[in-house]
Amino acid sequence: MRQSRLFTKTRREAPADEVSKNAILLTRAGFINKEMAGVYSYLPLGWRVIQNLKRVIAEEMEKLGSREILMSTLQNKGVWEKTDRWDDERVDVWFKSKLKNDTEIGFGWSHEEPIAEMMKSHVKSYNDLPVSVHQFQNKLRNEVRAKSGIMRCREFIMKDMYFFAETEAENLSFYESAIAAYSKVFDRVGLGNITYVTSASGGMFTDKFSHEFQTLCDAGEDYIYVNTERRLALNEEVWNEKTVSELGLKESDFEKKSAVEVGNIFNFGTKKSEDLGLIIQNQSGEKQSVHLSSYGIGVSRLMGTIVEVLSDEKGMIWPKEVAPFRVHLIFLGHDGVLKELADKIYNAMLSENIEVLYDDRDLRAGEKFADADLIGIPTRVVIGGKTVESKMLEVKDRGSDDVLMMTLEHLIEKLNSSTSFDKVQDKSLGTRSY
RNA sequence: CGGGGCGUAGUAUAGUGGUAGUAUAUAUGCUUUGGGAGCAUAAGGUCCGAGUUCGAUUCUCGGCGCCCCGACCA
Repeated sequence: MRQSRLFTKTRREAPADEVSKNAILLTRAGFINKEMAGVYSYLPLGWRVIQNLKRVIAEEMEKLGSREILMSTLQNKGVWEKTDRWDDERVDVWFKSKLKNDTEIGFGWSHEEPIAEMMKSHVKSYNDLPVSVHQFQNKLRNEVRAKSGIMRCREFIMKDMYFFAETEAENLSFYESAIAAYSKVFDRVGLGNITYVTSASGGMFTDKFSHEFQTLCDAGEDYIYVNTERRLALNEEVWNEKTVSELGLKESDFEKKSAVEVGNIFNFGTKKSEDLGLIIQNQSGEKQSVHLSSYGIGVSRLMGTIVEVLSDEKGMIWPKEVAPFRVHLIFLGHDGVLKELADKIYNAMLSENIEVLYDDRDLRAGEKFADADLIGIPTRVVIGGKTVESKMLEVKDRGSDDVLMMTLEHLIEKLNSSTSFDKVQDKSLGTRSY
């Protein structure tokens, strides 16, 4: 994309109504636009990041055999009454409205009930199971207090996945696979080494339990107890002497740290299916309730978390899998011949399917560099009078001060190989706590 | 939902009971071109409503909106 055709503008100053690092940087760089408190729109650069996050997540979910769907935003009151979750006293984040004929409807803050209800039409027999579906959708929650930029919004983008199984064993086995898949997702988006699978409630031997994926981050709302060495983490809810000793550790082996909940997974057992009447016939012809588990990732919150964790005083530093573009090609000067060369290099990159943002604007070098640092595309390539005679490209990673000189062919080869210039090697997530 | 703070140009800010200023962004021209250049010109603003007052952007009240702390967050 030619930057001259990008309608968004960068800002030199932080918006007065934002305090959080993620909102300040994303707004200054033109990734997002605030519509009202807790409600943001995604502009071209920001939307590309969201799309990349969705792609990474979708790839890992599809490897689990899940199918992508899209449930409706408007929801049926009756479905939620079956599980006693329609009442505002029970669920305080409902947005509700009425049809012209006064029928009450809800705006989806979660989709467990509607999806289980929908599955009743399609799942009748053990032959229809197991099945997993996922979707990317805007969730609407009437939060009393939105805060922290895009970290806690009234409207936000979430991936939610639901797994339906005949047996508990199948359900638990999928739960395990999902943890591995989630870990892969957080590795790929650059948060692997600071994201912990965190025990949240229940235990392996209860019917219902959950885990959170918590990314260590000062801007986080949650506190978790972390044992870095064994990569164990416990939520405050399960932080007690009994749990700790079951792990063969002492309370002093853990450190209390603030973290952002980027993912959350639940095993519901058969409770929800019983309430909603999601019943199948098993092999011996008996009727039984379906085992259900659900798996969420806050996609927009994940974007905010990456900004919070990976940035410096100049701007954002995107990991290459989620960056809005892989390369930022910057043309300096106003020389026509040089410009033609830059155009040629731009087209060559396009034909190699390299995602490139081409700064072809007629601006001074300082402003272009400042914008490039702010936007944070992983690799910067400069075409200017200083380098043109050497027939080499000037290449620099956003996270480094080292400038490399290389040919276009060499650059393309580097970009296509898995060994890019990223110096930080993400560590894998540890195994789960218990 | 409790407590606190704040609404002045697209953005960021100053100031005043009596003609609202600066920076930046925008438009035009000239100069400039490897880390947010310079000069000139132009356009652009007091959140809404009521009250006090000869006169309110300023004071009072109400509304709307925004931020922070806490509570809340299946």
